[in-house]
Amino acid sequence: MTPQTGSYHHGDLRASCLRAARDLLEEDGGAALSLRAVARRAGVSATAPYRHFADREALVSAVAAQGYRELADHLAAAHPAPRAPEDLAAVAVAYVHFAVERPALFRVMFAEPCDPAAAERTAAAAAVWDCVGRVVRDVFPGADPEALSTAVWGLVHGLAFLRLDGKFHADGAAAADARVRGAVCALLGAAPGGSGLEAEG
Amino acid sequence: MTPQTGSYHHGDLRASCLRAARDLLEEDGGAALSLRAVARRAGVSATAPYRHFADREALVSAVAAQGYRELADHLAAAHPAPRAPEDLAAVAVAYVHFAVERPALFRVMFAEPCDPAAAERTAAAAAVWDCVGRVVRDVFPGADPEALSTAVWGLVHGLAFLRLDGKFHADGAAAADARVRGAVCALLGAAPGGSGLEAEG
DNA sequence: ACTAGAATGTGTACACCGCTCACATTAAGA
DNA sequence: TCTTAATGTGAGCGGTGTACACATTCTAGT
Repeated sequence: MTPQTGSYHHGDLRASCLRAARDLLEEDGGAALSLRAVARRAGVSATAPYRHFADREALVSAVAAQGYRELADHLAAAHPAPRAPEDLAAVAVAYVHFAVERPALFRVMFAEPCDPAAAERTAAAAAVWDCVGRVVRDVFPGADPEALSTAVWGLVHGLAFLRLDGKFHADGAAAADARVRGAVCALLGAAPGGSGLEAEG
Repeated sequence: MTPQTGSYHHGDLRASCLRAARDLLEEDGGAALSLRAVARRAGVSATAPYRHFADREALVSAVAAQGYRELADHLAAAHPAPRAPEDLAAVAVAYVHFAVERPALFRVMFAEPCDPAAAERTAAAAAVWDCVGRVVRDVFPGADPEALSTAVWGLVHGLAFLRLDGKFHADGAAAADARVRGAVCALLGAAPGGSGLEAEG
């Protein structure tokens, strides 16, 4: 079942295509993610990937699904048992880190709405949602989990996008992290240095 | 200076291209935005647009810049003089509405980081940022404007993306708006029905 | 072991795309 | 009017998605 070099059959072309797609994505950006380039990199004819992916969109969806799973793992690893708002901020920083370290993958993941027909992709995306919901419930047991999860995910996701668009990494990575942490803490009422928000309540 | 039908010179091909691009975007989605399709729709040869746009990227940037300007206007029109957190929530709803009503344009606007070389685009994007900052300063005069603007824009932008990805429009548009309003109010301490957040402080 | 059929990979072909270049047409200014 | 710059045309190159016919190999059932 391992790849066999030199033989007519590849061994595990599907996995090789995904691997090639990931490499292309990080090396040359999202525009370089073509089925032909993937086939070339996998050392196979241009049409061979069609045996494993219905079309380009299916390949992209599979890559995105992989990204969703990795993101969920990444978030779960950020804090073993989040309880305080600071813990949630740590998870938020991890979310943004994920985006910054795999910008092209992150953009692919959110470039288009999840096609309900792509079951693997929608399931993986749902796992991320569950992960966020779990953290929010742990940190704010008394709150409406649905509403607060929406708000928190929205906040974190938006921060990641703004960061990716170069909106606030002027002062280096550490400062950007602090900015994310500060934004989360400010909006969630646990500002470390005081955000001024309290003065308004 | 108005378009002349039948003549060799078009009159105002640049504007026609932008118009055609906008139409294509909303009719057939972002994938349909090709220079050749734009040229066809403008009734002109495939290479004519190159006299007005250096490459496809330049055309896309021009469309995005237009989108940024319209978004800024849209936000400014949402509330004449925002003072209370509820006013800010209204602006947030307007932001999300903009995204939902022009999904393809919105995605084009944020599909890639602003190229600093695209002056028109970066300027238009900065105008949106200024608009958000102004609203935040008006509503929370005592807060650190930079940090809070980041947080608010991130929240609103993330909510728009989640909405675009079909994360919470199950119960219709009105319910989705309420969800946005609720998220903003919850995080900004003006929850209309009580979010449970206060119980945690 | 043999063989039929299912999987999987190859090659060709077509339409579309971005983009370059030489050329045609027109508008504007000296 | 004549020159020149601006603007649009057409052919053409390499790349891309994908359909189709064909080749090769794996797997079962005999």
